[in-house]
Amino acid sequence: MSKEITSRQQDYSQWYNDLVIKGGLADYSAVRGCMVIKPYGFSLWEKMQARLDTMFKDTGHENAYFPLFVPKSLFEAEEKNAEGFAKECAVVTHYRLKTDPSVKGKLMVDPEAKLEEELVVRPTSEAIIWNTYKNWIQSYRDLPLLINQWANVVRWEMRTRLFLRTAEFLWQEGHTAHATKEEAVAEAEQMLEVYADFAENYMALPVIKGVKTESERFAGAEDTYCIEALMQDGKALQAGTSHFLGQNFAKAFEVKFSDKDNQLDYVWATSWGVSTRLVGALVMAHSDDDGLILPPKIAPLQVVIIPIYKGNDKKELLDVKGNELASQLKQVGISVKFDRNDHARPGWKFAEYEMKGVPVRIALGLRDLENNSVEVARRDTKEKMTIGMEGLAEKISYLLGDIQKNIYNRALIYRDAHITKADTWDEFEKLLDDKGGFISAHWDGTAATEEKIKEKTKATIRCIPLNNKREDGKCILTGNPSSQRVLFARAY
RNA sequence: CGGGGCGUAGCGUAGCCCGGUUAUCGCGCCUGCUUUGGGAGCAGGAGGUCGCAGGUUCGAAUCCUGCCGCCCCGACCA
Repeated sequence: MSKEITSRQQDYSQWYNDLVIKGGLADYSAVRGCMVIKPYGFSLWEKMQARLDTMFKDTGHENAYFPLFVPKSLFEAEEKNAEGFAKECAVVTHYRLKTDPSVKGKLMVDPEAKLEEELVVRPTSEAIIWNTYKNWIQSYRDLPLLINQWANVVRWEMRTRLFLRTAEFLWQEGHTAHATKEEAVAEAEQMLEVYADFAENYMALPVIKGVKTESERFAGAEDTYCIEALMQDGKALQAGTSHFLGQNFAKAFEVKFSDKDNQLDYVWATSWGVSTRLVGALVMAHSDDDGLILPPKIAPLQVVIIPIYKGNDKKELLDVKGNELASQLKQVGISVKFDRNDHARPGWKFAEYEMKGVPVRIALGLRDLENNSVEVARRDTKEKMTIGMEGLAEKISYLLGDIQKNIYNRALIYRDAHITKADTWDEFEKLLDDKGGFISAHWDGTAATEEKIKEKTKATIRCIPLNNKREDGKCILTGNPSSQRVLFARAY
C-alpha cells in the first residue's frame, strides 16, 4: 500500500477518534483495548437497543441471560467454533488474591487458588447456551426455541478501535433451535431482514444483504448471512451477521428431540448478533468535520432550544416561551432540551450540539419573541430558517422526518456511487487504491483465489449479495469461468 | 509481535539535536467587570513527581541504560 494511502488512513482514523471523543460518545479507558462509553454514547446505544429489542419481540423472541464464564470443556465441544475463537480468549485460572509478602501494599495471585478447570470469558455464547438447551429440549413441542440475550463479550484482539473493535463489547446474540432445516434457514434469513430494516430505517445506513464465502464464515456455521455497510473512507464494515448453524452445535452438545412420529433427531440452529460496533458505523457513515450527525429516529436528543438574551433583561420571558415550546414538542413525542445553562454562551452551545449531532437546533431570542418566530437550524445540511411559532411541533416533526430521509439518501447515493464493476485485474487494483468502496467482480469460487487476492490487495470478499444476478464471466485473478459477480472491498 | 510516532499542569503543546537562573505558549479552571443572534474581551490569579527506575555530571526535561504506557500502520480479527 502506498504512503499516501497510509497517511490518508491515519488522518481518517484521527478524524474518527476525534468525533467519538469530542462528540461525547466514549473515551479510552484504563484497561487495554477497552473503552468507557459515556452517558451520551450510552443513551444512543440504549435507543438502538430498545428499537432492536422491540423488533426481536415482534418476531417472537424472548430475552434470557446466560453466564459470563464458560468452562473450557464446554467451550471446546464444538471444534470449529472453539478453534476459531481460541486465539482471542481471556481465561480465568484463579479465584483468589492474597497480600504479597515481599512487597508491602501489593496483592498477588494466590497459587493455592488455582481452578481445577479454567473458565473462558465468553467471546460468544453458543457453547454455554447449547449446553443449557440440551436440558430444555426433548420434544418437537419444545420447538422452536427463540431466545435472545443482551450481554457483554470479550475478545482479546491485538489491535482495537473505539466501538469498531474493542476487547470488551456490548451486543445481543440470538440463539434459536428448530425442528427442521428449512425453518432454521428461514429464521436466519428473517433476522438478517430485521437487521437490514433496523440499519436502513432507523440508523439511516444503507446495507447490502448477502452471504459470506466459506473462508469468511462464522466458526461453526454452515452459512453466514451478513449486512455490509460502506464508510466514508471507502472501506466496508460488517454491520451484522446471522448464521445458519446446521446441526453442528446440536451434535456437539447432544441436543435431540422426538418428532411427531417419535423419531429422534438433532435440532437445527441459528445464531445472530449486532454489537456496539453499530455505533461506530453510524459515526463513520454520516458525520462531517463539524462533528456527529445522528439520524433523528435514534438520536438521544432530537431538538435543542437555545435562548439568546442580553443581560438579565427579559430573560424570564424567554424562559417562559422556551419551556412552553419544549412542552409542545414533548407532547408530540419529540425529545427536546431547553438549554438554559447560563455559563455557556449561544455560540459555544451551537458548536457543542453540532459536535454531538443533535438533528435540530432552535434559537430563541428577544427578536423572535417580537416576531413570534424562531430560528431553526438542521444539523445534516446546516441550513437555517426562520419560521413562525404557530404549529411549531408539527413543523419540527416533519423536519425530523425529512432529516432522517435526507441522511439515508445521502449515504445511499454515496454507497451506490461506490459500487463499481471491474473486469480486469489492473482495473481492480486501481479502483481499490484510488476510489475504494465495493468492487463487483467475477471470482472463480475457490478459497485459494480469495486468499491470493487478499494477500495482493488487502481486499476481501465482503459478500455474495442475496438474489445475485447470474452472469457468465471470467475470474478477475485467474481468468477461470465464473457464474456471478461478488463484492470485494477493503474492510474494517 | 514487527515498523513509525509519542509521553512536559485537566487538555493540547514549545524546549531536547548542542545539559546551565524561576520550564514555554494556547485552551480550560478561579475572581472581578463588560458581554451574549456562531466556540467573548480586558485585568488579576491558581495549577508541574517534565511517564518510571537507575546511571553520567558541579548541574539532567535535555545525554546513556533498562522498564512502563499510549497512538497510527501491519500481522491478527464473525
